[in-house]
Amino acid sequence: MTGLVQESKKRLQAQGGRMTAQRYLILQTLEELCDHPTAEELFALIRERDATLHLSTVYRTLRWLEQENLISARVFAEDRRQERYDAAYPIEHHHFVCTACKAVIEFDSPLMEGLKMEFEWRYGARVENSSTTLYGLCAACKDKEKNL
Amino acid sequence: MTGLVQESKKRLQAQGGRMTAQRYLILQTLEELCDHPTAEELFALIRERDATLHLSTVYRTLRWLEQENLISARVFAEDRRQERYDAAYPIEHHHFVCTACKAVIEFDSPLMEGLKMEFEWRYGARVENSSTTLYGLCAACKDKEKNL
DNA sequence: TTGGTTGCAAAAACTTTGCATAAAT
DNA sequence: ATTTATGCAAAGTTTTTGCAACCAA
Repeated sequence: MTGLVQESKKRLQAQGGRMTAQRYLILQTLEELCDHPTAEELFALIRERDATLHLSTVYRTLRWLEQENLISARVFAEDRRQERYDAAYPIEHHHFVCTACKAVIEFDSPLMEGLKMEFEWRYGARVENSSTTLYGLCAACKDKEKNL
Repeated sequence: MTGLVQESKKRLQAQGGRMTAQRYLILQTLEELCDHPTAEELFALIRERDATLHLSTVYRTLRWLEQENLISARVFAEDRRQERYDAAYPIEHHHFVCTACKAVIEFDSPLMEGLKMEFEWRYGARVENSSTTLYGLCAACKDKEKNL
């Protein structure tokens, strides 16, 4: 898959949407960012380049992207209320959040597929999606703790 | 571990707290409920028995319980913003949410332990906690879909 | 030119907080 | 008698929406 900007352009075209300067900035920023920003964080970042951008536009774009399955939103236990957006493409992956430094590590594991299959088998259900978040101390913070 | 009411009573005693009628109702309802209610849902339910109860009291009690590790809160992707409270004791377990009928099934699997260990090993981290939610169709809704 | 988009302001949705009063110990 | 907890109202936080002006196609 190509970048977020390219893909969005294509889809906008297909559905009679428009590539505005604002959308472009949001998409670009999201694409560059190797992070899981909240809407506010994203907004603050882009604001430096376009002082007229409005927060509601950020939200609207984020929702559109989510609906298009180009990003996904999740709430980490840390920040109770704010959603964080996953710039990455929707190749299913999961997250580890360091409770000390707040770093987020993305990961995937075949065990997750196993988990889904096991559930389907045990409950006769169909699992279409999954989201797991691990919480703990990253390597660096774990070491720091040891040297107290 | 004993029930939520008993355990709470014990802890309140230990820390100079008080078992009020409101708390009692909330705890009892939470204990009986095999569900993952939102604060509002819980409130509505108890309201039938005590018309004077205030929503803020529900929130306060819920927060206290969470702090005491007697319940845990999570946001399912379904209802964007509301937290759902896990009446169950904090034996780690995970959730499946049916995207059709919204039923929630709790489950656990040794694979989750494996996942955590694998992550620790790969990243040198320490995993203390985890939360996974599976989304899909429960057996009943899967069947219903087939008969369309 | 036209219909999708934006900025703005206002509302909505959810949760928390300050304070006077009520109630548990 | 104390001191914690409650009800109430008001504020806080995060996200959504209606609408006139604007701008990409």
